[in-house]
Amino acid sequence: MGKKVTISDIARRLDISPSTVSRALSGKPGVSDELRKKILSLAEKMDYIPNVAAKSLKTQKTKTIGLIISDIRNPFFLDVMHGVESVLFPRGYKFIVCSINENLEREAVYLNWLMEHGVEGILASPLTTVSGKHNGRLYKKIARLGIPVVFYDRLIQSVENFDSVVLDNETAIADGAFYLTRKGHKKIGICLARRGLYTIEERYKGFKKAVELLRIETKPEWIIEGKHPLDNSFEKLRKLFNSEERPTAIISTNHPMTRTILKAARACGLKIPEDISVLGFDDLIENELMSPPITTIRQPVMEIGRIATTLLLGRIDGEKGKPSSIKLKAELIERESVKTLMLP
Amino acid sequence: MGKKVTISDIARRLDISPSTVSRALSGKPGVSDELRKKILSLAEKMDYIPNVAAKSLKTQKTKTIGLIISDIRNPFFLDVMHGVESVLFPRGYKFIVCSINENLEREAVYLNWLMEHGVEGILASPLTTVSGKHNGRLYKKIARLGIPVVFYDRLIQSVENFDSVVLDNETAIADGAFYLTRKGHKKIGICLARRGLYTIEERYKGFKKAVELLRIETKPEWIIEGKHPLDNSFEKLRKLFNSEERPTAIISTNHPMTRTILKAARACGLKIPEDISVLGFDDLIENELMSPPITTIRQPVMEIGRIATTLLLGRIDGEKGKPSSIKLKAELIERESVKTLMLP
DNA sequence: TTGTACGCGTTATCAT
DNA sequence: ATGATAACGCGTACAA
Repeated sequence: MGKKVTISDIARRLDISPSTVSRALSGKPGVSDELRKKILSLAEKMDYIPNVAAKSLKTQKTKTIGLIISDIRNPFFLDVMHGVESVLFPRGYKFIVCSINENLEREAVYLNWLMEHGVEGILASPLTTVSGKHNGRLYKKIARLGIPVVFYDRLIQSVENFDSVVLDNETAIADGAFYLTRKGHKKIGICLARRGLYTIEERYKGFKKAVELLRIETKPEWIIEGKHPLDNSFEKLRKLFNSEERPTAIISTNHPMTRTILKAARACGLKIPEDISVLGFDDLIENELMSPPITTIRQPVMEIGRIATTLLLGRIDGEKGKPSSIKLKAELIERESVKTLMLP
Repeated sequence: MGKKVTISDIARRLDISPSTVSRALSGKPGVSDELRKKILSLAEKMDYIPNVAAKSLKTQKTKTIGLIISDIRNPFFLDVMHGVESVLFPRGYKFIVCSINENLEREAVYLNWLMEHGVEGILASPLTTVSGKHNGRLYKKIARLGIPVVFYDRLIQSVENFDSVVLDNETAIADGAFYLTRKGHKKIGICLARRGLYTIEERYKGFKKAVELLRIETKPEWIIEGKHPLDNSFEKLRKLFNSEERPTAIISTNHPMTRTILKAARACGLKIPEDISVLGFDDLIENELMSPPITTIRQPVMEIGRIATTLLLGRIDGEKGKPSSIKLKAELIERESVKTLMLP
């Protein structure tokens, strides 16, 4: 278990001062080319490994950011991480993944850890509970400390002055409803993955607007809510699917919810799209491979990750402009899970 | 942008020495209860945030580990991360995600970053290329420096004395082949996601053994290889599926490959399982939702993550015993993508 | 119980 | 171009 080589070790071996070695290693001017070469090659040979802790104690730079995600089991975040990484890696930045599991306390714990760790910035998809609670104060504190925060996917309504990159959720769902009506559907339900969340509430807004605008029928029983997509919303869906008064089409609001809808339909022996049309939300490759392939609202997930990260690195680099609020458009991928009831 | 509060700031306000504050804050003995309380509450009020960089410069502890994964787009890693996190979080550890995208250089870059960063340990699923190249020397160097490494999912054959947690890959595939023969299949093909990888080579071994043992027919054309599951293996599969001489069943070796098989079958108009039986590998929830639901070899992915992490934390805590080589069993989930050709 | 003094590895400032 | 020195924030051996 060899001790780690330090700058001073190198300096000693070359009988020069540590500061010269430091300058040479970090590519700063003030060292003759000849000496620099000698230092670099010796460092290489001695297996010198810079010590980020020491460096960051001095420079406040850790080349690390924090990534707050809501639930690591949601495949949504694979694409987010992919986007994040694609801009981080070339810049030499790493990221710490924090899955808060839709739990305010965990979010707070992680945020504190990230501060202690000295991350240079935070990418967050913050939680808002049904009762409207959130960690807004903590986020503000972080910002006050000079650590840039960019919200992606979700944001906290009452917490302003933060950069954000989110989907145009209202339009996404409203467009979905329009699509369904063009296909002849007049009785449409929706499954709200989890009340309180920014995304879900926005999507719900979009749904209500569309319903009103299109003068479509909907009923309270057709609005399925569920804290955890996998427990009670499944039962509610079964009940709905088994009732006489079920809608002809149902809209999902995220991928786990789409799964639940498909499971419930199967459990009730309903054929898609013959017995019920399903409009998914989010797009896994599997959507294409199902029978029938699932028509779905696709978010530009990687883009969200990429743009949020770019914004964050900008702030880290010292950009001072006022916060950007970026909204991206969703895309409706038409496949075969929606039946055409009647041509327009 | 308020400057960060330090231990000395607190000490000054209370007119005591920084060391006392340090002791109080880190719960060490040697401070009167009364004073400790005062310190703690003031620290709270002043928004004191410990500085991990400074602390770790002294203690060598960063409460952070590195997680090397092969490709962040593979849903396999959602479960791995979930398992990892479930044991890390309660212990106050964070992790840095490094997706090497099946690229040796990226792996090396990340490993160096992790060393510089001062991670206390590394969880790695290392790459081995078709030509047998790998970063074994680098891993050994890391171990020599006293940073524990645990291999999970994959390992490097020639690099011994490392803890590892992998699947019993040979048995997994062999059992799959047995299952297929019990279902009456005598012509079986396999899709090797990427030659060189420990997992894939082991799975291939299991296949070859089973073929020999069972005296089953197989042909070189039935062994599909592909570097990237999504490019040429798709074409090869199409060709195979369109030929007269196709096998009656095909075995996948990871989830992305299963996707490709399903796509190719669809593109060729083959019905599963009527025209071709498919035995998947790995198990997404979606496998259950497909039509037909996919029969598959399921790895205990979360368990792999959990056990590997437990091992790693053990090493970090100083456990000195000789390396554990843990092999977990796969489970065959029978659904409906395999046709019964003939009852035994 | 509390305080003093030093060092962890690095960089920045100032001097040479 | 190079070197000496201080400082980053914290923990700890030792002294009081």
